[in-house]
Amino acid sequence: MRRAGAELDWPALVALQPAAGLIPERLRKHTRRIDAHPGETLFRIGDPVRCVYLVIAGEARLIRRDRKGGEVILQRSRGGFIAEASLDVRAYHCDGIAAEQSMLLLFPAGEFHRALDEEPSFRKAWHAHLASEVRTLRAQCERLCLHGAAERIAHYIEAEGTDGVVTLTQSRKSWAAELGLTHEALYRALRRMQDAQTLVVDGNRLASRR
Amino acid sequence: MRRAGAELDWPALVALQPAAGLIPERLRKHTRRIDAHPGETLFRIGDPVRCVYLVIAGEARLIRRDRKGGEVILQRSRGGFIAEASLDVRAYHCDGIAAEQSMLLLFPAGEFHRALDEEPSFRKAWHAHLASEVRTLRAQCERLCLHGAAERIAHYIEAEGTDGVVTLTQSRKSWAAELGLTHEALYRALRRMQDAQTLVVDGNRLASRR
DNA sequence: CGTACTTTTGAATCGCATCAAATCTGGTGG
DNA sequence: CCACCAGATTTGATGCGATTCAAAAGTACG
Repeated sequence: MRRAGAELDWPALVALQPAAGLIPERLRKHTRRIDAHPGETLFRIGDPVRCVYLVIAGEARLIRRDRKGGEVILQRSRGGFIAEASLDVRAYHCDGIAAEQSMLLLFPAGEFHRALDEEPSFRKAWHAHLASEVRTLRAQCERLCLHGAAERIAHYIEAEGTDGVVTLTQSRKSWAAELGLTHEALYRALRRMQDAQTLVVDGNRLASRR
Repeated sequence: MRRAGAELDWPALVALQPAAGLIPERLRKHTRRIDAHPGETLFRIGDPVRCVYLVIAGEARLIRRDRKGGEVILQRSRGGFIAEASLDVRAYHCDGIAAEQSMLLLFPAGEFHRALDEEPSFRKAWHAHLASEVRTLRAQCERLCLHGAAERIAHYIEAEGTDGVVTLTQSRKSWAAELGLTHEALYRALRRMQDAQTLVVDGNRLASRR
């Protein structure tokens, strides 16, 4: 399940996930690889933060459970870092799981900090990454403040898609959760929008009209 | 309205707003001060990003307007940076306004970047700040995904308060907007919670029971 | 004292959540 | 290949809670 950093094939990793290319040489030496099964727990809320995680393949999620057992997705990463905001705190504030069969790279937090200090280009990339995460989250808050399923769908296509077209990378059910809706409400809203000619659905491709 | 950086009284600024203490010497020379009226626009969506803003007193907000003229608050800052995530992009993705009479410091983006490169402690503080913003926003998304006004209120007190007690720094009306509710729904939920003994309200002090 | 805004309550409506169930889908093992 | 299963997708009926529209009372400020 875990392999030493020395034997990792970095060119192949970068091909799979461009973000791996940002990792500077000195940090590569300290990298471990993990292959996780669907549903496997990566870390739990309260665990001390020892590593930074980079998703190379598959999907990792940050989740939190409410008292009723309901599950809220706080972050969903298909390629790229996950739980980046935990780098500066002692313990995780949510659970991390692999949503499907996934490959991840682990960087020791201490070495990661050292690399940030010593590699300006890596630091800039990390800055940009954090800032982009902030913008994405703000857009999501804006979306969740909209009333009405159709408005949230339209906002999602606008924000996450290109030229009014978005390709879903998840099931509609989990998309519904991301939109703060039940899956039934999402299905019905999609149908209404198609009937009203304001949306064209082709598998996982959604195109907004007007 | 605007004063040169040379004549700024930094100890006084730091007393008003601790975050000002993070600003390294070399960046202080390039700082400008702005005093903004309630409702005054600081920057508009699409404007090129030339400065980083630090709120010393009063309140600044990032807002976006939907087609119906509705206003969504993306960020609310009473002391501390605002629009931090724009440092790495060319243009603002939302409007910035002063919500009340406010004092702000402006740092030229280029000098700010240089300071980040050259001052490790400043860089660490900035990192921590961005990461903290990410965690706050994730908590807000989690909150907005809750159904039911009472649940959002309880979550807010849990996340933003200490030991089940929070002091509001805004009107209930704008708090309602932050919670993704109409103000009527918020007022009614607050009353129901008081009637049910799950909440004690004392002016702007809200204490959650159980 | 008047104006603008927030706070508060009321009544009617609408949309989403909820519960239920049928169908479809992909994947597993016989 | 087919039977089977778990999960996603889809549709239906019902009730609740939030929105909406309306209006009164309270509050801050010039």
